[in-house]
Amino acid sequence: MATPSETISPRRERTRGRLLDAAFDVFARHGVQAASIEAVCEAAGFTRGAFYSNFASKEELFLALTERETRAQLTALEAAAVNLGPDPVGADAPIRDAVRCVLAAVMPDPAAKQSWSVMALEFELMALRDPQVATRYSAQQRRLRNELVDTLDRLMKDLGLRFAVGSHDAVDLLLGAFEAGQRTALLTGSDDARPSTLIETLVDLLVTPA
Amino acid sequence: MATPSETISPRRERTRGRLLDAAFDVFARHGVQAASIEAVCEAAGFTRGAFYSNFASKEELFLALTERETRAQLTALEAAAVNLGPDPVGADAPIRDAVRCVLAAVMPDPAAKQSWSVMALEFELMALRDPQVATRYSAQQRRLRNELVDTLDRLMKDLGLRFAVGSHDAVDLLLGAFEAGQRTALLTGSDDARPSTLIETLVDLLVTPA
DNA sequence: GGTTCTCGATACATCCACGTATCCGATACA
DNA sequence: TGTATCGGATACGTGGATGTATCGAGAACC
Repeated sequence: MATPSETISPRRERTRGRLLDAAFDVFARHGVQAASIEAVCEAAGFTRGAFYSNFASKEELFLALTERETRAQLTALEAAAVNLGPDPVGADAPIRDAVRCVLAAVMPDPAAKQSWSVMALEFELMALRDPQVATRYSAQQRRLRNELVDTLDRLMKDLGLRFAVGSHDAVDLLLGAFEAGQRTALLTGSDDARPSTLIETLVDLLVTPA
Repeated sequence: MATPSETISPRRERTRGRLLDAAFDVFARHGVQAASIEAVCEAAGFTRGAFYSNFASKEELFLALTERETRAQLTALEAAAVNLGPDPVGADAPIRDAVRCVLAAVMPDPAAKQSWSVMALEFELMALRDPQVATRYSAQQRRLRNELVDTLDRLMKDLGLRFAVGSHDAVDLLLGAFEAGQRTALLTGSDDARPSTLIETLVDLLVTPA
């Protein structure tokens, strides 16, 4: 994938990485729109000159960041799927645990959880405003969602269960409930570790014996 | 409600109204963060002087706007409830129609639909960042949501149906699915009039005969 | 009809972020 | 070790948004 013969120097690679890390932090703290390029550079220990030598604009940075995050989520998802496949979790409420596990894979770090769900919101917003960004962004999202569908399908089959609705709809509903729950949790300030009971309610509705 | 003896001159009232209208427009078009106060004033046909004589900051404007909108949505909701109460819609798929009708009441204008769902996102974001805004904003949202719960409860009772889960959870799920569907619709560019089939799928899951 | 006060307009000073053009040190390569 | 290129730093000019202090017209009130 990506441009084949376009070799990137390791030095450049590192500074790009540090800039992305810093961007994640600063975006999470101050918001994507509100965050100045300067602030990102400062957090990364660089000057604006370095930034403009690596990215053309904040949009480019934004897309590179989501690219990296989506990629990380995809690999995390695959790893989780491998772990779940052969030997399902507890026998108690296997689906709940499994779903929770899969969701945790996509959104692992509880500290980053908050930052990420807020940033995801903002990313979506940027995409909603800029059609050019929208196409790239929604492609990324689609990939992630499809992967989720596949993983859950396989998981359900392994567990001898099935969704009451199409798996695409199921995933859409799950994601919607997940995000909604997380946001209201953030708003009300309740820092529950669990992704709200809403998901589990929905899972009970969605999952039926095969 | 509000400050009792603090009389507001009719003149002031009008300019405030025009500023709010303009803010709705400009916010929808350019985004809340991106929109400059100046732009709002220009759209309203005023100068910045007028603005600062009516609002202390953009946050104040924002809160006044959401206040007005939620109020409007609440009254629309009540009106819809009255219409639905005595004589349910079609006999075909009464719940679907009813739910769609209620949702349409909360989010009526198809043209404003897009603007509003984007703005709602952005509002939530502002609230997520500013704790002071969050308390006021989430109070508004809670009011609206509770009203929705009541309306749907009454509606279901009238139709001889019931939710498979608690009505609060049901409303949360419905709202989540609604927003998620709307946003993905916006992202993919499909300008469906219907609020996506996701809602109907969910309604079928949620609603059972009493 | 005159006086007062309200409210929006005008003008000003400030600040901050942006993007670019240029420079200089370090690294790679011979 | 000498040289050329790469990549980040420095410095500059610019534009736009903010908030405030002041002014003047017109409405309200007697």
